[in-house]
Amino acid sequence: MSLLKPRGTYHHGNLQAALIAAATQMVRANGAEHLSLRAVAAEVGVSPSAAYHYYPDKDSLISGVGQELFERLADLQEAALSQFPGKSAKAARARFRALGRAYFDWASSEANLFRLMFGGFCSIDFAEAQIKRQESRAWNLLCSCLDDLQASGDIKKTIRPYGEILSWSTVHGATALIVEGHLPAASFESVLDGLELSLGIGK
Amino acid sequence: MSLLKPRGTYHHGNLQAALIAAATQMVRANGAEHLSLRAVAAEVGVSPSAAYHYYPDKDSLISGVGQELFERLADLQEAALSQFPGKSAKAARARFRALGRAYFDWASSEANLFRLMFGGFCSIDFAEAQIKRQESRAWNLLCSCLDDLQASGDIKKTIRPYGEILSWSTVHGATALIVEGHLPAASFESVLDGLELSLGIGK
DNA sequence: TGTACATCAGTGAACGCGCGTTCACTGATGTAC
DNA sequence: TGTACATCAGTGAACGCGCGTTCACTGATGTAC
Repeated sequence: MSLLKPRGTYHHGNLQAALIAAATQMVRANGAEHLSLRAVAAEVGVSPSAAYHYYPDKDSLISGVGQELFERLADLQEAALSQFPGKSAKAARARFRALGRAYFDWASSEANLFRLMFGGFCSIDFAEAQIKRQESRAWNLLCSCLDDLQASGDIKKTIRPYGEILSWSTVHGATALIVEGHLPAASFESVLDGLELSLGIGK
Repeated sequence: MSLLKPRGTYHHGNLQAALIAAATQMVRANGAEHLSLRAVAAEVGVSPSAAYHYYPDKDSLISGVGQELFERLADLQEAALSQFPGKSAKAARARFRALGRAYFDWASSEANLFRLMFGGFCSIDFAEAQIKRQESRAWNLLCSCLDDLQASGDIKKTIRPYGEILSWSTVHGATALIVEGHLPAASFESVLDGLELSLGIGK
């Protein structure tokens, strides 16, 4: 599936996917605030108006990019989890850490994409839909990770009910602060240490 | 100090401050990504080129806005703290909560300004300068708040070293997620509850 | 006190640009008979 | 199997716009003598 429309053809064949892919690359390089619909169309080799067959306006295109990025991030987290299989307490704890680290690593290496996802560029309706599926993939991964810790008695009981919300907020917060230069990068590991300690994980 | 240049005058008198004030209002209303230098100048009643006497380009103007916002946020937090004076454990704990709530309340009511501060719109140099003064005002407020808790034996000793970084990350993370619609607003109080519980505050 | 002059803080016209979106259109595709 | 035709997926020109920045300039200010 090429991005550029083949020369001399009229129909692209996969224009919607190509638009998203090109837009993603351009956001990755320049930031969402500098994305231009015309430039995306040009990159794909199509006239600007062609995009309007798939998205009513530029903002929807951006939301489309966001939607795909959330899927990709979940893929990444799934992959991170699968590196530490098994029922042992040790494995469960490793998964918890891996989950946080995957989030941070992705954000660090793709700051512009991270900003697009969490920086208010996606329409609020879309974000709210994300919540409602906060039975979403990523959320569920975290839940089951904490369930595993609980199963091996490896997380403080009184705190368990706050587990998801605390972990998510803390990891996201540290990540965002570091990515934007408000905390030094080295502090991320300390945050994970502190988070585990405070949740009573691994002790 | 009026923003609009008085009719029939040539020198504004306080152009720099007026530019920042006008830019802040426009970001507040439309978001930093839609700020226009020309519009700011027009709002102030001055020609676009006048701004270049104070800022080398538009991005520096935006960073200037950010700089002032950080000061304002610290003011706000200071005010929140001062509502619960005293050396009692109860007061210390109230201060801790007030600090988090002030952060969240500000961000909720000023989403666009919050984004400007933490969404990658300020130049990275500026953000790094902020870190180095992470002996900055807001950071120091948090430190002394935790010191007070420690003094009354109201925070788990082993966790104390992570206190600042954990509290900041968690509160910022929850705030950012809620502001962008990725978590329901109601969950902020739960996050504070969970944070206190996990730090061993108030028990 | 008065005056020359350097400096400061603005003006306003212009450059050159790319943008999002609309619109009437046309080439390609596939389906019904 | 062949053909008419509806539908789909593009084109490309145009609209109207506001943008950031530069430049030569001028009005106002204040300081040195």
